[in-house]
Amino acid sequence: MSSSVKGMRDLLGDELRWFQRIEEAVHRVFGAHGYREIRTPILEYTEVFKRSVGDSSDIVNKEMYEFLDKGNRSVTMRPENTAGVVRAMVDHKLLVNNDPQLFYYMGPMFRYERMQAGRYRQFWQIGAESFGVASPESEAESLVMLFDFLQGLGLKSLSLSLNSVGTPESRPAFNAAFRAFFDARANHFCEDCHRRIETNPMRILDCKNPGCQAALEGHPTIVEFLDEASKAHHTRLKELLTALDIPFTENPRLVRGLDYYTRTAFEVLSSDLGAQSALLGGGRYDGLVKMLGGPDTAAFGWAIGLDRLAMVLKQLQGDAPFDPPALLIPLGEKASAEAIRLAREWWGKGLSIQLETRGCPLKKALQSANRTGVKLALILGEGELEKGTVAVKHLDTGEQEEWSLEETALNLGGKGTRS
RNA sequence: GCGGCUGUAGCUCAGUUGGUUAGAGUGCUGGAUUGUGAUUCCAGAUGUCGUGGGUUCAAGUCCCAUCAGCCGCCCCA
Repeated sequence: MSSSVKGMRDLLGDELRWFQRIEEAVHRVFGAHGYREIRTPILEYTEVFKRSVGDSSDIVNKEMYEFLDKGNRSVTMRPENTAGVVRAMVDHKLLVNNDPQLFYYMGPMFRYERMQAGRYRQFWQIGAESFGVASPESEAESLVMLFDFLQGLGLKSLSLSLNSVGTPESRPAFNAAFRAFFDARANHFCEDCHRRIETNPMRILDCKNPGCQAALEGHPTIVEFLDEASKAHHTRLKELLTALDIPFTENPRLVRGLDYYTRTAFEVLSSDLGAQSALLGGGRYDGLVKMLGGPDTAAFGWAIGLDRLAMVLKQLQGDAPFDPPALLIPLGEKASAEAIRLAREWWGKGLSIQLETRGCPLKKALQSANRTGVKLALILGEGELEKGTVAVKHLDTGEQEEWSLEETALNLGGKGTRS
């Protein structure tokens, strides 16, 4: 019966309330860390993604919303936002003098995929990217921000899965060793892995096939073939995380699906997401800026699935807290004129007031109020008008009392509400 | 891209081996005298049976196609 485009949904009600709550925390926490927001276009030239995400990745191969515009240029609705942010850094020449540049973003991404629990064709991501700093300290800082953000939302037991995927320089050594390991037991690996050994051997490590996982027992790890600098980097990051009380587990088989990562790679999974267990992922991508035409710049970043985060929070905490405005119900012509004036005065003081403007009988007004979740009805009739009061009905308990106008402003004051 | 399940009132669903006018609960609308909801009582309305074909005297029920949703694979957020 749905008539929205497949995989794209309307956000409203409780789900939207969780989104808003998360977004508010993003601005507050990330802003406090000195990250600034960036909003890049939803549409980029297809080339931007092909060059950054990688031609061999599934995203580019089969998941992009890609089409020709009227000028016959190939454009793509962003499947992720790191590429767009890097493109913006390059365009605005923000990286020319090597100052650190810290940015965060939030917004819809698009991937043409088969739908499933926690997976949509239009989904939202929150991400943070830091440019111009190569140190493990910058990664620790970014991860602290991430964990403070998530813990602030009430997620306590998170497991960070950590690995180093090395550098383009260190990878040949690993690939050679891994190839020898693979060839010695090649018949135990699946068809896909035989393809991967030619295109991207690392990706065999996270093949989901149980047979392949078993065959990987005792495999050479990327970490043991790291160059000295990368090895020191990896060790230092682990020391920092330990000192900062950020729990992590080393996962030598963790490899990310995007081609641009170097050195640090990580993921956080959640058991509350069904098969779509990845809540967030990220890592270092020191080569990407140069690849997109900018100066050789170190970079580190990650992205969280907002839809999935909201889903986890709902599972853990139920409905998002909601404080609906009080409903002001005037009775009669005289009262309804006064109600608008009075509400305006209260709005000016920052109160949250919804006006019943239908001029309907009180019974009907209360029925609607009850249905729409109003908690407090302020009834303004002839009698109240003369006395300068309102009849205040608490819809959850049924109790009713009478407040002066001053009392009302005082009692409702400062309560921030949103739908 | 591949596989499994599902689609009947706003919502949750029932509907026999095909058989006459398609049902329940909830919700909705109106009423139980004036300015009091949610609870109670009375009355009422509700449907392209996802869509399009086919088989049949007869299809919500069987067949095919298609669309959508859920779940899984791949991959990811």
